[in-house]
Amino acid sequence: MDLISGARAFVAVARRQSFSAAARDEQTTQPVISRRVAGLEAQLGGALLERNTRQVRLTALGTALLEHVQALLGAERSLVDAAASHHRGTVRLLVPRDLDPARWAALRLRARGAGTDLDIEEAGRELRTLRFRLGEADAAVLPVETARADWVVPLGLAQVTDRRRPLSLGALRPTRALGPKAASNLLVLAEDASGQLLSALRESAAASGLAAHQVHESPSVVSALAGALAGDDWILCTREQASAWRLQWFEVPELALTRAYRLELRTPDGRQLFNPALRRDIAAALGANREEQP
Amino acid sequence: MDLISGARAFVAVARRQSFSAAARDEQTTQPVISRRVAGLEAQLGGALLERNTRQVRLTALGTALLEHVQALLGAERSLVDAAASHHRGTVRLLVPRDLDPARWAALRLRARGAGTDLDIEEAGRELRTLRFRLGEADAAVLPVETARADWVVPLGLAQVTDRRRPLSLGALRPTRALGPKAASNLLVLAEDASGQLLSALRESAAASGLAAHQVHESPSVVSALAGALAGDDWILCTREQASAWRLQWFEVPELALTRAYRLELRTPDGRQLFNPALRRDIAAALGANREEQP
DNA sequence: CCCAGTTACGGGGCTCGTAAAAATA
DNA sequence: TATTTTTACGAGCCCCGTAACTGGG
Repeated sequence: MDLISGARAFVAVARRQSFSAAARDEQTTQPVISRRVAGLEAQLGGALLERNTRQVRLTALGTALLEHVQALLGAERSLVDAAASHHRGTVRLLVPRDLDPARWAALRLRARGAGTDLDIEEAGRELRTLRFRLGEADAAVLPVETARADWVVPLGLAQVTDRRRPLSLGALRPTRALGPKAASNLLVLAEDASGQLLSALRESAAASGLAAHQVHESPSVVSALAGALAGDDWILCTREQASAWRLQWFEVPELALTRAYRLELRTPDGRQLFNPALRRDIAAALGANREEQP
Repeated sequence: MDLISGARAFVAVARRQSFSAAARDEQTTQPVISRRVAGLEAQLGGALLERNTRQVRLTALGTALLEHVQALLGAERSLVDAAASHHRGTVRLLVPRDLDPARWAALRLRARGAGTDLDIEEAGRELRTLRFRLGEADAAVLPVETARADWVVPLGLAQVTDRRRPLSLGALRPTRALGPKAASNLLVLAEDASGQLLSALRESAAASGLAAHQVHESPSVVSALAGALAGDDWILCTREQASAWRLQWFEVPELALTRAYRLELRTPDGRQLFNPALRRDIAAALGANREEQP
């Protein structure tokens, strides 16, 4: 019995809660699904599904193993995808979310001009690191400590405001007149919400007299923008992001926070593809002024 | 053609650089290996191996895909292992390295007394997190921020010394009499070598007048102990580790560094296994004084 | 010419789809 | 009883091992 066929059948049945529906999904007949699942169960030494004629449910073993089986199918998909992309000469690059798509499109165009199909995919910080490690991409722009960075992007605070003077953290202090409801929050985007940055930020905030709850992670750009467009909250972001979102951006010297990125490559032969011109495009997309000198 | 059979054959040939040797390893005949590799190559759309009658070498595609194929086999192994351990009622726990093995043995014994076979495996900080996420263990003692921690272990500095007075960082300042060669180094073990801790430590060290190069990561406990036993270097470690290694341990108030751990569980039904008694054993193994109150 | 990998070939096992049986609400 | 899964069964395919073939050093 083919383990992978069994795995596909099992996952399909678990998803649809039905052998018949799974058979339709898998383009085969229902007895085949039944036998494949039975074969997988035999190999794993126990029932994965509890079948009544009315409903199908996962057993304890099935619950425990479902994600392992999905991981196996993920590894298979990853292998086949890698082979296909190698065949097409495609290089898969993982980049941060919430940056200017046009910049990434420009990067893709320049790579195509150099004869390479660069497949750019946006992903969150954690997922980018994980997926690159799992081999689902050939290259990734990953957060690193400043010393190892290829690009360093300064962060500031952005809001819709008519303020002209420089901004300092103290200006976000809650005032009695406004009341606790109207306190300005300092919103950290998912891309920056690492423990290290958050703790550093909370420390600076506390030193400037801000309350602990004023600094918090924003679940999405949309929710963050809601507060910033209303003139209530301040978003921690780059100058380019603020500009794209039509916000005023202020450097805050007390913060001195940055995003530090490095281009990580799976194989060393990607070095020739990512030449200085492409790296400048990446810098532009990230909002970095210049490339770091290693 | 079975993808996994092909994968096993390919990896075996790549390892042994020979179809015949791979056939012996895989307990089958050489033509079978040949066909399985050919089948995998057909599925992936290109040659993985370059065969001369004298030598076998990886092609570019083979090089690019080898680790993906190994990942696939790893996922299969992981699935089968998880099924087997579930069947035996085994719970697999990943714990930090370089702690007292006897403490972990005591934990294992207590779990066995409660009717559970607890399979304890030591692994480095990064690998522990990665392997737990990949589902290669049911539970893991992972580093987290202090606020979420189940256990917090204070760190101090240890060395062979006859010093009786309290230690301060300034005592490690290089003196002209000793010369640059004889400067005391502050060694950080792999378990603590996170960017966050290292940067905090370097900052404290600089504030006490230490040179930047005096703080560095130690590749292994053995190499760290060589310096500490000679009375030259100071190891950053817990009181229990210092005691096991026959070193004198000093709390350094200027540092206030800790290891903060949390027991992460794959399935919520592990909560009843890891009762307060087992958690106390884990605390003892980690060198924590007491369990944190969440 | 030798050695290692590939191809040929007959046998057997395994999986397939159709159809009938079984099981449960 | 009705619906869904399992089992039965013949057909065909695919994989296996043995043995002959091929090709490079």
